[in-house]
Amino acid sequence: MYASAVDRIPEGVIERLPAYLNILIQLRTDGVSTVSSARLGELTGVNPAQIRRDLTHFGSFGKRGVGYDIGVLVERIQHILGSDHVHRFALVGAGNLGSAIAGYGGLRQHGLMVTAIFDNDSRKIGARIGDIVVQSMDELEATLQKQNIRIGIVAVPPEAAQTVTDRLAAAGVRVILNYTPVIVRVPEGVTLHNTDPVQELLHTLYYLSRREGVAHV
Amino acid sequence: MYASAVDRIPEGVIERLPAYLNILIQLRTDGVSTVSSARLGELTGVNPAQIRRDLTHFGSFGKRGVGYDIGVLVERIQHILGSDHVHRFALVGAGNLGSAIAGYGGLRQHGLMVTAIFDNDSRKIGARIGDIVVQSMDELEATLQKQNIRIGIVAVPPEAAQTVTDRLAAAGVRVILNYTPVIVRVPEGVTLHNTDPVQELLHTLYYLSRREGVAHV
DNA sequence: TAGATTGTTAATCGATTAACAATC
DNA sequence: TAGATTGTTAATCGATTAACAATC
Repeated sequence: MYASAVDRIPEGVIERLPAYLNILIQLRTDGVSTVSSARLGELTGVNPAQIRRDLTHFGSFGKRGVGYDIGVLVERIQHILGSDHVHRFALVGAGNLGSAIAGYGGLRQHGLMVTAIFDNDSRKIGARIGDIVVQSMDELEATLQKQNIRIGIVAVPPEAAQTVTDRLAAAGVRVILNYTPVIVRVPEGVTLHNTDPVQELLHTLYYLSRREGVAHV
Repeated sequence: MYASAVDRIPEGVIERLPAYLNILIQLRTDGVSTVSSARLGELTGVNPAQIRRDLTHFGSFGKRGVGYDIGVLVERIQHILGSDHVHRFALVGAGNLGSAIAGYGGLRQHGLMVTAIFDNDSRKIGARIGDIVVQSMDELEATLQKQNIRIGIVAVPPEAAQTVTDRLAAAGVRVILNYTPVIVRVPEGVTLHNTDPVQELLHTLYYLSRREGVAHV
């Protein structure tokens, strides 16, 4: 089979690709040029057979007896994920969480750029976070359209989550990352990803009481 | 079978419990007293059969023909997760991300309390985040021991991640949440949970190019 | 060639879902 | 009693892993 004969790729595969990419980029920085699935498995904690199987969903990128050329594999994964070109995204909520996201180092490397930040707190509007000036919520639709933004991050207080989500979706955003604990609804055709830090914390508590050894979660 | 005949609980189950809890608490706040697996499934996006099956791992908490008493179920899940009592935790890194975590509203409700914050930036040491005074890294071991802290959150720059992790583990921390993109190693008996915001962003990019409809991730 | 490691098939494992008898 | 919904078993589905022939 040859590349991009993409059938139905399991969620799990897509979730692991960024982990591979992360390690591969590190290796490349260290000057390593080739890696075997065994070694990559060691570094990511993923079974080598699974790594090979994951990759075959998209083609065959390795050399038998040799391994994978890191440069090639990085490019391929970036292409699969779409991180081989720039993505602008909008951040709603300029609080601590929003600032943390906007200031995150690793973004650039993956072509991810916050190019618009919105807040409804007049003390924040006009301030800068990095290079970006915080705009009023009133400008959300216009700015998103002008910049043709497809990705939105919701980092607002819970009570505003659904409203903000609705506005982002209506303004043409296709992927929404929800950093609030609220279960928000999105229209058909919009991909929603929820990250609730508290829920993550909670679930790890379980391993505190029952100490069934190491659980790398 | 009766409660806590706990065999081997699948990861997935433990990950879904906080989601159930979240909704159940909301329902309770709204004054609802009973919920069926069907309704809970609607609200969480989880298959009702799965909810019932998940719960039977821990006992049988419902009434046939009626559903689940929300108060009872909340208590049971809190007990399973261990969020029925207070957990102190330590936060290393008092930047934006750290501040966001420490300031998170929903924590209290689940008995989660940041009681120690550390940073090595002298401009931050002595400052307050909420009620907590930021301490020097030098005090980490002593404070952790004094407070008997079991959970640590790593929200420092990548280059410090492994060192901080090592120190937390050595100081008796049993659960470590790593908010850096670095793959850190933990000793036997320590549970590690990684959350890399950038990796999450990356994996959602995939759904931007291929628009295979709605993927609630 | 001998050794290594992929790509891929087949076997295993586990998790999800459907179905339904038990029972409130 | 009739209706609803659980708890649980059995069927399905999919993902993980092992194994190995292909081949660098």
